[in-house]
Amino acid sequence: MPRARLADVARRAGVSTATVSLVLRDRPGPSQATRSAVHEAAGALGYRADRSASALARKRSHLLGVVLDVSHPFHATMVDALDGAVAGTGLDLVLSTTTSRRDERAAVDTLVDSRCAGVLLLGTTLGDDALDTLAADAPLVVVGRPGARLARGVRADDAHGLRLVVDHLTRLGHTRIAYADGGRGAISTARRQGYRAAMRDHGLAPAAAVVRAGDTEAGGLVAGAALAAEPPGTRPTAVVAFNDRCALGVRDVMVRAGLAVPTDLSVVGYDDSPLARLETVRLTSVSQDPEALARASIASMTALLDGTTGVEDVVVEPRLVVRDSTAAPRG
Amino acid sequence: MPRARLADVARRAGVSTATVSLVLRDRPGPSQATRSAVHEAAGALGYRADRSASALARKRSHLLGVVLDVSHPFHATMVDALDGAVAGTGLDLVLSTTTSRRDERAAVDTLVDSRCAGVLLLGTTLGDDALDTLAADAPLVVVGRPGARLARGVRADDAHGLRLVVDHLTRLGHTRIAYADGGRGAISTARRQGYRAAMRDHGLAPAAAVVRAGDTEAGGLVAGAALAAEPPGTRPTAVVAFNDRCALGVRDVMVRAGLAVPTDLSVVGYDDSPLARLETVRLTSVSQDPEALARASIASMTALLDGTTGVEDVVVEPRLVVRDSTAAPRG
DNA sequence: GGCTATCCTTAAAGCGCTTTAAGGCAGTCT
DNA sequence: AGACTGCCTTAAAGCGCTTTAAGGATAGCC
Repeated sequence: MPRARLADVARRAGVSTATVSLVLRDRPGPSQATRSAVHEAAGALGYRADRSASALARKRSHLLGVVLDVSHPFHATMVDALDGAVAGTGLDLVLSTTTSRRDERAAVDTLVDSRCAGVLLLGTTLGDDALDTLAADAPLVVVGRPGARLARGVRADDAHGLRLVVDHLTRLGHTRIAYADGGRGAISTARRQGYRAAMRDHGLAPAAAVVRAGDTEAGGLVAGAALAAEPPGTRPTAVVAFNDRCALGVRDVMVRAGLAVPTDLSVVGYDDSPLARLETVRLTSVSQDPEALARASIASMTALLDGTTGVEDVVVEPRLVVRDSTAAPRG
Repeated sequence: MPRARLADVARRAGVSTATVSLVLRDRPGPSQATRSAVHEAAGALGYRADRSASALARKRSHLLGVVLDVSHPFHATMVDALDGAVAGTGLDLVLSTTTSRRDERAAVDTLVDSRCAGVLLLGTTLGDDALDTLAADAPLVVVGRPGARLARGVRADDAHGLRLVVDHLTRLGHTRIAYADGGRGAISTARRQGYRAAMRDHGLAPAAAVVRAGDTEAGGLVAGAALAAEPPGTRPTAVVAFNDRCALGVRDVMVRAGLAVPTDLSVVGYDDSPLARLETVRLTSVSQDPEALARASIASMTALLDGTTGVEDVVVEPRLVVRDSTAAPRG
C-alpha cells in the first residue's frame, strides 16, 4: 500500500487538506473537535508528512545539516550531544560525512542541495574565505574554531585548555614538556599557540618543542618515535598531544619502547573521549564540554535562522580531567 | 542573491524548463547545440537542483539512507566504502545515526520521511519481524546479518571467519581458546555459534568458553578482568573477541595485569579496523572486506529498486589478517 | 430582523522540478 | 504538392504540502 497523503487524511476526517495541515502542525485555527477528528484519521492511516513536499512548500526546511568526519570519536560525541540539543526545537539533524573521496565542500553541497535550513561544521580545516563562501549558501555555524565574517563560531577556549595542561604539568615538576602537533587547520593552530603561550608564561619557552604528529593514532606514533629516539637526558618528561587519539599513539609507542607511562613520561590528550576514560587507559585529558558546545551551536544556529543580528562567537571553558597518565617526573 | 531556479537557467539559455531539465539529467532529446547552451547558462548561474523538488516530482528519489552508529569505527569504514560504491550509480548517501536518544526505528523513520529510495542498515540489532516492518516502508538492505522475509542481507561469513581464527590458533598449538562475546544481536549470535562450531570441529568443545563482554573497549575490559582472574593453569592461552574494540579492551587489561601479548596470551579481533593496523597494536583480526560488502550492498539495493525479483542474500568471504598479537602458547 | 463581529473552514495559488503528449519544422518520399 | 518521417522543443499537468485571502456559520447587538 502506498503511503497515505494529506488528501487521504482530509477525506477520512471529512475536512480539507488545509485544515489537516494546520492541525498536524499545531497551528491556530481549527477547533478542538476538528483537531481530534484529524488526529484520529491521521493515526488510523499511519500518516507521515513527506519532507520533500513540506520543504518545498514552506521556503525554509527544518533540517539542520551537520558536516562531520564519521571516523572521528569526538564528532560522534558531538553528534550525540547535538541530537539532545535539538530535541524540542523542531529542528532535525541530517548528517553528511567527509570521506576519502568527499571533502567538506562536497559534503556541504549535498546538504545545501537538500535545502537544509542551516549547516553546522564540526572540526573544519577550511579557512576564513572558504567559510564565507559556504556561508553565502546557507547559515553557517562552525564548531571548534572562530567564526568568519559570515559564519558564527562555537568553540572551547583552546588557549585556556593548554594553559590548564601546562599548569598541571609544571605543578607536577615537569619542565621539558613537548607538544605533538595536529597539523594544519585553525583548531590545530590555536592549540599550538596556546601551548607556546603557556610555556612562555612559565618561563619555559626555550624548552618548548613542537613535534609533528597529526590527528590520529598514526600521527601519534610518528611523534612518539621521534621522542623515544632522544637521549633520556634531554628527552621531554611530558608530552601534550593534539587530541586523545594522537595521545594514545604516543603512549603506545612509548610503552613499546620500554618507557613507562606516567613514570618515565606523562601523556596528556585532548577531547576527553570515551577512549580516554577506559579503565586501562585513564588518560589525563581536556574536556571540551560537548553538551555545552552543542547547546551553544544550536542556539547560534536558531539565532541565525531567526535573523537575529549581532550573533557572536561563543567560547566554552574547557576543563582538565586528571587521570593516571600524568605524574611527577622521575627523580 | 537567491539560488537560481530551473526557470532562470531556461530564460538565460533561451529554452524551456523542460529542455533544461532534460539536458541537466542527460536524458535523450535535446540537440548538441541546445545542450551546450544550457550547460553554459547553468554554469554561469551556478545552478544546483533543489533535491526536495526533484524528489517530489519524480516518484522516487535518488537518496539512499544509511542507518549507522556514528561511534562505531567499522561503520565509519563502511560509510567510506559505500561512498565509493555509489559513485557513478546516481545514488546519493544520506546518513542517519542512532544515538543515546534515537533508536534504529527513529533513525529509519527520519530517512523514510525524507522519501529515501531505500534504506541500508549497518550492524542492526533488530529481529526479523522488526526488519519486515521497516521493509514495508522502504526497500531495505541489512549489512552484517541475514536478510528477513522482505529485507535483503549482505554479510561476511562469520562462521567461516571464526573457523579461520580457531584454525590459526590451534595450528599455533592453542587448545584453551576463549571467546569474548558481543552480546545480543544477530551478528553476535552468528559469531558465537561460529566459534562453538569451530571448537567442536577441533575436538575442543569442552574447552570452549564464552565470556561476556560487549562491542566496545569497556566490554573487553570486563571480559579481560574475568580471564586475568583465572589461575595460569586453566586460564585460556588465547582469546577471540567479538570485534577489534573489544579485543583492545581485553589486551589492555591483560597487559595491565602483567601478562604479555602474545607470549602469555594471544588476542584476536574482528573487523580489521584502522586500530588493529596501528604499528604498536598490530592486532591479528578478521577482515570483513568492507569494499566487497559495500559493493554487494549497493548491488542488492539497486536490484531491489529496479524491482528485480529473487534478489538473494550475499555472503562475502572474510579473510584472516595475521599480525603480532598471536603466537604459540608459552612452553 | 438586519448588521456586525467572531470563529472556522476551505478554495486556490503556488514551491521548483519532472514528464508526457502534442506541436513545429526540416527534410523525404510518391 | 501533399503526405510522411524524424527530430527537437515545449506547454501543461502534476508531485504532496503550506499559506492566504475569502467565504460561511454562528452568535451578539441594536
